[in-house]
Amino acid sequence: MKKNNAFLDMESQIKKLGYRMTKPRQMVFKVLTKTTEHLLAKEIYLDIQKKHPDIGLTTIYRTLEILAKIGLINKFCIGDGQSRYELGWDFKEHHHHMICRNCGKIIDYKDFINEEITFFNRIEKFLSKNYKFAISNHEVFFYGTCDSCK
Amino acid sequence: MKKNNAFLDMESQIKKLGYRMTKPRQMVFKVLTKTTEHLLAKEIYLDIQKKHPDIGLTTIYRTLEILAKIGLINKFCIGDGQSRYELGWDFKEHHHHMICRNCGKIIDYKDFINEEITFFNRIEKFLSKNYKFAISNHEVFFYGTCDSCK
DNA sequence: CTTCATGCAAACTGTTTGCAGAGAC
DNA sequence: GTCTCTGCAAACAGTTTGCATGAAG
Repeated sequence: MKKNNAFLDMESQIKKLGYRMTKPRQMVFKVLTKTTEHLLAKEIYLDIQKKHPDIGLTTIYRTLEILAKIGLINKFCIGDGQSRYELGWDFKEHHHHMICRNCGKIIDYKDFINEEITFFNRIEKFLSKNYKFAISNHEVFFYGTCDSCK
Repeated sequence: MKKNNAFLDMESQIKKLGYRMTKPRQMVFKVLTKTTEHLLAKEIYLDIQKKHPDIGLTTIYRTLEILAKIGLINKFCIGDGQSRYELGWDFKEHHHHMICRNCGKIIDYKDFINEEITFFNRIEKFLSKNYKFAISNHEVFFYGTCDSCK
């Protein structure tokens, strides 16, 4: 997690790919650097609204799409029809998610990650070859019931 | 995979929980037993329409929700805002998914499953205890580019 | 000064809900 | 006969698009 130069990385990444650096893009990225949550587009929008009421929800969506395409952020879904966003893999330690089927709470965990990486590297190599599939990343979800919902 | 008695299982499962056995419910389940694909609600609807034009899309959604709650089918999403459905774990061998980020193609794989189960059982035990989380199942997704999209 | 990014309103899409009639048990 | 299930139409929510204006480089 190289948080110090996250913004520099972001700016150079954005410009390198021909995109322009604008306030909405800075803000969306900034919101995601300041939380460990997995935010909805609307939540990011509402947060930004507080200080920048001039930035619209449409722009948030367009920005999230670009940032996700570049890989600066991760987009994922837990099955409720909404997309959630978190900081990209380059800025956050490798981790996975536990999801409560009842309240939708998401818990990050990083336990066993080293073992997991070793194991998945082996699988990836095999799958890539056997299914002629170029694997870029993987995700693990555990589903169940969280403590307060039991 | 006990396909022979899948329908018996389904019927008893449904009735045991106080639901009624109806044609739409039979049909939805049947469509999913007859494919290895991961169908959208609309695809299931269109398939059923061919022989039963009287069954509506709303009913498909309501049926899918019930069957998923009971565990007769699995619901999952790959990030395009739509839900996909496949036969439940009891009727299908344990497997996971590779998803092409370009065309959305989904490939099932069952390789390394035994090793994986051993590994994940250990993780589950640890996570359950440490995060006070009752884990019911897990999912693994590999993302990348499929052969024909390369 | 050119080109890309933005905001607004309107469109779109998958899914859900209200309600009266039909069907399961 | 009771109570659940269904189909239809309408509502809903998240997301996307068209277009004229504004800002980045």
